Amino acid sequence: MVDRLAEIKEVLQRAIREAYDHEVTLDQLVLQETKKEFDGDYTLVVFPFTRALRAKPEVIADTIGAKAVEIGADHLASYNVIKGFLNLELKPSFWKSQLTALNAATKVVDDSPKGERVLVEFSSPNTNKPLHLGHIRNILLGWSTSQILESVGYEVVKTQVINDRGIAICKSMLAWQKYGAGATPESTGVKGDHFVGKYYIEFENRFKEEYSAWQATDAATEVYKSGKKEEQTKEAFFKAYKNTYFNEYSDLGRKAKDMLLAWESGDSEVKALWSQMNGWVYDGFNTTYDALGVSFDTLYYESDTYLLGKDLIDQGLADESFYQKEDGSVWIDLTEQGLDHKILLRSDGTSVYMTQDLGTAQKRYEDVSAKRMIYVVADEQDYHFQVLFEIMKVLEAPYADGMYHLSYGMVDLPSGRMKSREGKVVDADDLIKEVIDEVEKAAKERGELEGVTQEERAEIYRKIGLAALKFFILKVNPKKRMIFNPEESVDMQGQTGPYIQNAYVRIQSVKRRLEGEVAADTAGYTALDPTEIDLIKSLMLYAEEVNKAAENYDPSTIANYSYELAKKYHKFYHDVRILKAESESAKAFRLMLSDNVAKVLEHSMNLLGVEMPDRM
RNA sequence: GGUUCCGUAGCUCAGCUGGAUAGAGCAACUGACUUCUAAUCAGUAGGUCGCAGGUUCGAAUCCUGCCGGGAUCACCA
Repeated sequence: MVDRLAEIKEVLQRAIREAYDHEVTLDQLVLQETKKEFDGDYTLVVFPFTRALRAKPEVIADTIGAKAVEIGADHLASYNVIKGFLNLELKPSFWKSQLTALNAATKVVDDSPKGERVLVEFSSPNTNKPLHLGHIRNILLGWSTSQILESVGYEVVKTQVINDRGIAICKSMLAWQKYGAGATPESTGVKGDHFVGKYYIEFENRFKEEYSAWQATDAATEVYKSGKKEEQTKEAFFKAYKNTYFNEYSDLGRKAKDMLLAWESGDSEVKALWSQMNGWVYDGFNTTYDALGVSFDTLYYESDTYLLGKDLIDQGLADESFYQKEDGSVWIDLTEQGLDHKILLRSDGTSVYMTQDLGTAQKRYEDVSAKRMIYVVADEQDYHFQVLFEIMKVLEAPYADGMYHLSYGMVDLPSGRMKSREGKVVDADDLIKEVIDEVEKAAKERGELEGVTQEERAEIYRKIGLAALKFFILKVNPKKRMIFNPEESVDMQGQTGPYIQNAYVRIQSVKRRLEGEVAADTAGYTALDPTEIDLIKSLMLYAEEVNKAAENYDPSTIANYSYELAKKYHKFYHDVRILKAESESAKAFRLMLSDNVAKVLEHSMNLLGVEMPDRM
């Protein structure tokens, strides 16, 4: 990565050498943008050098400043010192050379292949219900992180583990079998994942009825009397007892469990039903993924992976990384790592979640030979991944050090936590439709977009709506729990996706109106506007910003950068004329500047999965 | 209770590998469209950066303790 300020830093380095006979590395020279209440472009903080140079900060700053302006006269215009801060003002030639260099580059970010493969896992839904807002945050983070990594030269493999087996899908299957009367997504016109989700809810409701009825029986009263803790009300007792009831008394529970057992033993009828219902769900999921503009390179199904990992258990037992209890269960002692003892295999020899994840990691490594694996999973699983990664280190897996849990906070509604049981869930499909509808409504009120076909309009609304939604979610640092206000998510003013698109659209509009030849040369233009310098400063930062986002797996860095750049462009657009510039060279310069802003805006928004419209 | 994440303006968030008088947006109020798209721009108002110590020339940022909130600590996934 090129340090765009290297030239200036070298001048400062030389200045210190010549004035004080002292060597500093370029890294030691901290140049920051000068705060706007002071004069200058960049500021060198000289406090760190007071000890080595044995002088007061003001004196050092003054000495370095004078020397630097002398040495770097071609770019440095002047300097001023306030306390220990050396403010440097640069000449127009510097800014113009920077812009020219950026303009000449074929890529806004160096994406030359690193020769390293990274696997990113995200989404990974259960197949018993449709995707919701929580999945959206997951998907957008995973997709954006993948784009970012790709943009700096990694070969990214996007994947998900589809949790297609287990008791949950069996509940849907059973309910459909009992109450579905042969209905299908086609016959009802209901999207497949919603269709199957409906039967999951049907099951839960029927089970609730059954449970309530049972609570009135003598048998239930007996259970309550013998099992209750002191002072526990009947209501509280039965609330806590629900799982035990499901497992030990419930007729529906037994049938669902029987179905799971039948599935596990390979019963062909059950398997056929299972394939059919999951097929409906996948159709539904794919529609949602398409709507969000995301896709995957490979897929893993839990039904294929849930038995994996046992050979790793054997390996761990053989080299005594793990130990076996008398009952046959297998454990690992991670107390040395500050964690706990963790079970890896049940006493009956069956897998737990961890077993599966160990095996899946190994399989993926064999499949795609990625030494870095990123798991985009909510922060409720922090501990699980901490343990998983430690186990991999104990087993000395070659990819152990490259495993990373991109942990993100849950999404809350203004009314509190989303609760699927209470129906307080924001459905993904509904949300996507809503933001696009909202955009359409707003656009009609504004009455823009004349001379654009219906299809083109729909496409523009779609791009804007998704921009609003995606930006709203991605601008927040992943680690933070976020509050999702549906009303604010469709805002199109201020710090929003559409605001950024609007800056881009303005540039496209200017270009459309451009007539005749543009001067090839910008040499005659030297009285740069402050807004122009501001824009160039931002453009110079972009490549570094993307690399930072890639290192931290943090799309919010990009979102915030894009907003800043768009904001500066809007200001520039307001303050100066482009097509009616004061001179031909000024016009050429502004067009070049606009072009490069557009390039970076498009690139950066693309990293967030946001498409740019040409008009709006 | 142990571990861990979070706490910045009324609200939503930046800033956190230490630097100057802590920034945006929304909401409120005021102003700017015969001028390249006003989904814009400019202005007013809004803060004990959870609290208390410590390190430092300098702390929202690093360390410790406390307070508040979330998550997690299953032979569940």
